[in-house]
Parts: sequence; C-alpha cells; structure tokens
Amino acid sequence: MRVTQKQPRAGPTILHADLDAFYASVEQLLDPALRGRPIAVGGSADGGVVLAASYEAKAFGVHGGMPGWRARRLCPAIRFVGGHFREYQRLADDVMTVLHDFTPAVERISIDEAFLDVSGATHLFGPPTAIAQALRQRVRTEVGLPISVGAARTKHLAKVASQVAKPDGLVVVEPDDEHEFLAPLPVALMWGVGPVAQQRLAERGIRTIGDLAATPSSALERLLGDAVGAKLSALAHNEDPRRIVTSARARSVGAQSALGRRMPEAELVRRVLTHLADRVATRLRAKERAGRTITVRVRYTGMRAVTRSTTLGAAISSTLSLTEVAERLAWQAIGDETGPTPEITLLGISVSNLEHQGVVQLELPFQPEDPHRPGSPTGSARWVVDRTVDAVREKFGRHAVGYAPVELARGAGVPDEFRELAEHDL
DNA sequence: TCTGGGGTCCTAGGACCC
DNA sequence: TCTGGGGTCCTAGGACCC
Repeated sequence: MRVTQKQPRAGPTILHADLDAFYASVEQLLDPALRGRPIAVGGSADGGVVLAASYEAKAFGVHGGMPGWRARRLCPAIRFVGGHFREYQRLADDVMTVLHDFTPAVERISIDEAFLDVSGATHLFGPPTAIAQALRQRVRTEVGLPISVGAARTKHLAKVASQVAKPDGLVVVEPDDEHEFLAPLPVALMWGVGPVAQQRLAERGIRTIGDLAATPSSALERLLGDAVGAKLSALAHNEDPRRIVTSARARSVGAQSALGRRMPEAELVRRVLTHLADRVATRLRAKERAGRTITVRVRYTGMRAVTRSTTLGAAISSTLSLTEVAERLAWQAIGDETGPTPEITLLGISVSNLEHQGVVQLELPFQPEDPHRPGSPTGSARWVVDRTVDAVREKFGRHAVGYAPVELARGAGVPDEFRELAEHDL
C-alpha cells in the first residue's frame, strides 16, 4: 500500500552562522589601513604559526595553522599583525547577542560560529530566509563584521551551505533541492572528512558527496571504521538526527605548551608542568569540578607524540597534586623511549572523567601526609594554598601570585588571552 | 626547519566481573 | 583441563574540528 499523503516536511529552519576569517576581519575592522590587504594574525616570517588569514591572503593559499615562514613564501606582501584578543572575545560575544535576539535556540560551537533553530521564530520574523538576511544585516551594521549563513533542514546541510556561501554570503537549501545541492560537492566539505579520510576515499575514486551516497555503508565502514563510515553514509543521504543543544559542558580540560627543541631536563619539565597544572587546576576549581583521569602528552621532534595516562581512585583539582601526577607520567613516557634521550617539543596535561566537587568536600581535607614524600603538604595544606592563591588572584589579578611562567623559545607559546578564546565552558 | 592550543570522539587490546 | 559470552573500565593512539 502506498502512502498517498505526502509527509509535511520541515523547512530550512536550521541556520549555521559563521563569521568570515574572524580574527583577520576584526583586525581589518580596527585598522582601516589593513582593509583589502593580505594579512595574517599571529606568526611572523621567522616563527610561530598563522592563526587566521584574511581573504586577500587566502587567495595566495595562506591559511590558519600554517607556519609564518611558509605564509611569507606564498605571499611576500603579507602583513603579520598582532592579535587584539580581548577584542575578538568582545565582538564575537556581541554577534552572539544579536543571534539571541532572533531565538534562544542558539548552539555556539566555537568563538565565531553557531547553529540556530529558528522554527519557533518564524511567526515573529518571517521565514528562515528572511531571518538569515536580517541576521547578516544586523551583524554587519551593528558589529561591523561579515558573516556567512547557511539555512537548511539539518545541521549538516546548514553547515555545508554556510561554507559554500563564504565569503559574506547566504545559501538556503530547500528540502526538495538537497540531493542536487550536495551531490557535486567535494567530500572534504563534509563533517568528519579530514586529510586521511579524503585520501582513502580518493583511492577508491570517491571524490564527491554524490560518490559517497552511491557507496554502500558497509564499504565505507570497512574503509574508515564502523562509526565514521556509518555516520558519513547517513550524512551523505541527508540523515542527520542531531538537534540544537544550547548548553554543553566540557568533558575534559587541558593545557599544553610548545617548547621549541629542548632536552628533557628535570628542572624544565617540572616548571612547565607546574605552569600547565596551575592553568588546568585553577579552571577546574573555579567551576567546582575535579577529574579522575590525568593524561600527559609529550611531543618529540618530527611531531611524534606519545601519551601516558592514569585514572585515580578519587577526583583531584589541586595544583600540587596534579603537578605530581603529571610529572610521574611525563617521566614514565620519556623513560619508555629507547635509544638516546630525544629532544622534546611540547608538554601537555589533560584532565578528564570530570565530576562535580563542591567547595565543602574539596580536596580531601583530612588526607594524611604522603609517607613516600615526607614534608610534602598534606591534603588540607594543599587546599589552603590553592584557595588562597585563587582568592588573591580574584582580587588582584592572575599574575599577582603563583607560579612563574617558563620562558620558552622565541615564537613558541601564545598569550594567555589567546588560550582563553579556545576554552570551552566547564 | 614540520607548526598553536583548545577540544571531541573512535578503536583496539587487556583486565576483570558475572 | 579448558571452555562461552557479555559487559564495563582503563590505556594508548589517532583522526578530526575550530
């Protein structure tokens, strides 16, 4: 029996709004002399990486994550500009405020990008296309930044549409046009297809999303793994069950620091890990959270990285405890190296398996002194030290007290303000 | 001369339990 | 003596995203 009544299909009520070349656009907004010119935020001709490139620079092949010297080689006229990190945060927040004027159903997925579900807003602001146009106009006039928007029935389609719309454009995919829209696009535009997957697909002659849709799910699962293959197959067929999630808490917190090339000397390792643990533990305590699993990452020359992790019986958030665990794990990793001790280029700490930890029960206040480390502070002493440091910083600023940051190689390391831009809500 | 820092999720093997 | 099957947690590595 055939179903004669056509199912009512939802319209393109999911919007994906994405600021164009965000950091670079802000710099061009702040300094009119930079407008229309190829610029890179971050990096320099002899060190560091480009954090963002203006469209004028992108035309030369420059992109975020690229070493500064390569950007200079591709585009000799490029100008490296220092970042106004505080302004990035402020302006991006202003944009999100504009988005919230249209609907509370906003899912911010990074500093410069968000999904909106406008299905409940059409009676106030008109159809999704009109909302998208109004939104772009308001961001342009009130904040001064170009923003691209994709509108479609699902998150995946909306995201692909906004990428196609860039720069400074709007693409609406009507439900009846979805297949026609997706089929000719390259697989790299899809969520979850990075360089490795792209390469593997290309080896099988799969280059477009249409090719992907024509490939059996089982074949994709063999090629890319069960989960990625199945998801990709579903997305290629326009099946995307994801809803807008307005608030999501982080599942892990971490900090890492590039070091240049350094021999892993005890003093260096201890100081870097102390600094990283301080950053991570402070964030945990500020949100009354703590974690049971501690992971340390050590990167060697040639980008080879190893991790060592341990899961504790109880969650921790004390700076000293985290430092001690991290130090043990780091030496475990370094000790596992065979042959001559290699130079290290990065150290990182991550804490996962997060739990709520209210101030009252914080840090096992009655934990006895560790018999293996006579003289080291007891649980209650750690608690007092941490709370005192937190309180002083709250009053006088982060650098009023605490652990001195480590001076690293030139070009390595970025300002704290930049790190904060990438932090997720704990 | 292979380059930042914040994250998420998946896989595979092993330990351990029932 | 050696055998099944399912489930959970942990660890290490890796792909991917912004």
